[in-house]
Parts: sequence; structure tokens; C-alpha cells
Amino acid sequence: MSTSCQYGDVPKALPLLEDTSPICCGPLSEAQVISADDAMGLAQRLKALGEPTRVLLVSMLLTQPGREACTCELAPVVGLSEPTVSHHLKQLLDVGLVSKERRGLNVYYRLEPDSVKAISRVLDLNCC
Amino acid sequence: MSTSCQYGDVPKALPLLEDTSPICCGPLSEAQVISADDAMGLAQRLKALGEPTRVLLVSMLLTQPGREACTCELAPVVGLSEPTVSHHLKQLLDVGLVSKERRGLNVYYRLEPDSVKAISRVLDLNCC
DNA sequence: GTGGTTCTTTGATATATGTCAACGAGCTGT
DNA sequence: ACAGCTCGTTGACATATATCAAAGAACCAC
Repeated sequence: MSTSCQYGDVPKALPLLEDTSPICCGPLSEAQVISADDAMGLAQRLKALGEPTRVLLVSMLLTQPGREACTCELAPVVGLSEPTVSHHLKQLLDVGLVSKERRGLNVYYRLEPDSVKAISRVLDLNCC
Repeated sequence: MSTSCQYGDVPKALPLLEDTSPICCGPLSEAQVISADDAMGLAQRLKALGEPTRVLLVSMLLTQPGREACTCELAPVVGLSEPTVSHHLKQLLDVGLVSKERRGLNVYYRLEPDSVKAISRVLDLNCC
């Protein structure tokens, strides 16, 4: 183990993700350790998905025609208040896992499958 | 959106994962919403990975021969105290992403690539 | 057994997170 | 403009998490 690079300054607090493109970084590999920046970005996205309610929301959106639904449809199904669901959807929005669009009264959140698959690709270890 | 099934009782607190086998559930799919139990298990594993330091630890282990290292090797590289690194490794251990083995004075943590890949498979949406 | 090394656990603290009630903002109809 | 619906934000609170120092546990060498 080379100790030539230090990662001690990896911040725990979440800087707003400026890069919400589907691809955060290449697959984890035997060849080299992930950079501190990429570790941040990846952890950010994984943390957004690391909550049961948000997993449900993503799964529910996936089953919808057009992969979208509004807050008022989702809140009753997950059994939480609309502000809380709105909070969770914002978490997913901030890392690019969903997009939002207002149509009349309703705000529709649409799943971005490419963003989910990008995470999948990173974890599909380039080895073994 | 059918409201026939309620998910309101999805607990936020983390019951210890009794099933740490690599496969937590099938890929997310258009066909059906994930079960509350599977959402819990998946979120548990994603949360374990949703922290920059733990992403680094996983990546570092992957680059090691035998995909293993001891706490005393990892702590200096991530720039955290040994108790803190031990805490993070336990998180990964509790969801089956790493295994541990004592050899003499040292405790070696080994990455379990199948567990990482299992998560990848779930997120590789069965659709789109 | 004594002492030294590595690792984990405990206790303590600061920060982050999930949740909701209450209010505010945006839109649509009349 | 007014009323009504949907949604987001703010404030408040409880819980969870990351971190370290200090103490304990496991192991080895002598």
C-alpha cells in the first residue's frame, strides 16, 4: 500500500453536486484508487439512494408510464407527508437521478434511467 | 398509480442485515415496485457505500493483492484515526461488502467483489 | 507472566438527516 | 381579484452518524 497520496481532507459534508451528468466516473478497478473528487461524487449519488423511501420512490417512478409521477400521487403510497416526499425527491433531483417538470398545477418527477445505470456501471468492478 | 399497497411503515432505523448474501434482490424493473423489505436491504447496502471514506476504502482494497489490507495500513492513507477506520470497516462488514480475518496481530479486511457486483446488478435497470 | 502491538469498544461531542406543521409560492379556474 | 389546489420552504425536533480520546481485548515475543 502506497502512502504517497493522502485522503485525509475528504469532506463528509456534501458540497452541492455541480456535475449531475449520468457518468460520475469510470468503474472501480484494480489498476488505481479512485480520486478523492470521484469518491465524493460517487458517495453523493449512493447516499441519495441509500434510504428506503427513496429506493421506493425510484422503483415506483420506474413502473409509471413515462417513468414520471407527481408529488400528490407518490405521497399517499409511501405513507409520508407531501413536504417529506418533496424533500426526498429534491435529494434525488440534486444528484441527477430524477428531473422535474411543472405541467399546470402538478410537478412531475421523471426518473433518469441513465443516471441510475451510470452508478451501476461504476460498481460493476472492472476486474474479478 | 395504485394505492393498494402502503409503504408507510418503512423504518428509517437500520435493523441489522440478517441476509448478507451478495444478492439482495432482483434488478429494479418496470414490471413491479420493489417490496418494502427489499427496499430496506438495498438501501442498507447503498448507505454503507454512500460515504466518501468508505468508497475510498473499497477502492483501496480492490487495488491490493488479494484485495485485502489491515486497519493499520488503511488508517494512515485515508488520514483518519484507527478507531474511525475500524468503525467504517464495520459498516462495510455488516452489509457483507467486506469480510475480515485475523492473522496474528493484524486483522485483514477483504473486499467481496460479488457483493459489490450484486448491487450493480440491481441498479442496472431491467428496462429502457 | 510482562510488556508491546494491533484492533475494537465505549463515551462524548459535533454535525447531518428524516419528519412534520405551518407558512409561502405558483398555477388555474371563476 | 378571489378562492382553491398543488407544491416547496422554513422552523423545530428527534434521531442517526462521523469523529476522536481513552480504555479494553486479542495476540505475540520474550
